[in-house]
Amino acid sequence: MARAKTSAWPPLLTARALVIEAIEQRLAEAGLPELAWYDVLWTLEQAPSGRLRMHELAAATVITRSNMTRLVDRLEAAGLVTRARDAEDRRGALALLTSAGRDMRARMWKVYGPAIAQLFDAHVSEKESATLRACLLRIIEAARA
Amino acid sequence: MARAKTSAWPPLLTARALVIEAIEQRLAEAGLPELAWYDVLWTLEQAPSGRLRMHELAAATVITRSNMTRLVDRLEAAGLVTRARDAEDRRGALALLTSAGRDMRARMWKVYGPAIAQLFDAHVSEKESATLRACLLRIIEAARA
DNA sequence: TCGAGATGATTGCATATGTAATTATATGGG
DNA sequence: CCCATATAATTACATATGCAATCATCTCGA
Repeated sequence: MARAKTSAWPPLLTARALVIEAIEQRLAEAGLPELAWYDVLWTLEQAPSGRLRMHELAAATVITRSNMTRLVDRLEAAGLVTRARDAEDRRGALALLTSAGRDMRARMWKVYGPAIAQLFDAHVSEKESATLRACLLRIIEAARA
Repeated sequence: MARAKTSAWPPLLTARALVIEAIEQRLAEAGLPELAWYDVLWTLEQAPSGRLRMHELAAATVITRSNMTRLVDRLEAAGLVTRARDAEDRRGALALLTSAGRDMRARMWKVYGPAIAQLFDAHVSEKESATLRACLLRIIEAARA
């Protein structure tokens, strides 16, 4: 669909930037880590037994592998994650969530959840929200194919 | 609207990250600058006589002022933009688009435009696109209020 | 009109990122 | 079985970013 002047892409970029900015500010004010940490903690919490290979974690969060290495370094230093060698493939490293990591994710959600509700969802009806999700999931699927 | 499990926010983040990744790759392969440059060039091209104050440019593109200072440094070094003192307010600096800047924006659009069409708009109907835009513009308006 | 405080832009410093090596282990063809 | 090649993760280096000063100019009230 060529749609030069009416694509939703430019406002998507702007909306994301503004909402992220506001969310980061709230997290910082609450003395909590940045959003990227939440992403990793949440992704691990979703995974069976709270563990994932580094490359799976990187793919799931759309962060490059080398950045994930360094992000997990920081999370590990903060005690939120630990690393273990993978017994199956000894090249591989597993990142696994600690209970401090779980706690931190929950604490961050107390700020992040309401922020999403107020900054994003409040301006979208239930029906629109369903449409948005459906479109975005299609785009994700195509991009990953 | 509290919508914990069904918010469009998480897929928005993922979709944006994946699409940006693909776009940056195409720009790099074409030997073109990164997307952030496009944003600045386009914003200036929209502005009356292709010029904006640094803080206006920063606000429009949702980039911090200090980063805009340095981004314009690079654009200036590449000959795509020049700086001028503002006669009205001598604290202020104006960024203004050069004709090389206009050309570059056009060249980048040859890659960027089709990429948006293929990676984003192709997966959204006309009607959905209108809904997306409307929602996102509402979110932007609220965030800027 | 003068000085205190606000505002616009830049800069310094610590930290984070992208990209291209590098290291270690796995895998498949001869 | 062994070597060439692929893959997982990390690291090295250059570059970009966020945040807190800093510098210049403006504005407003005593």
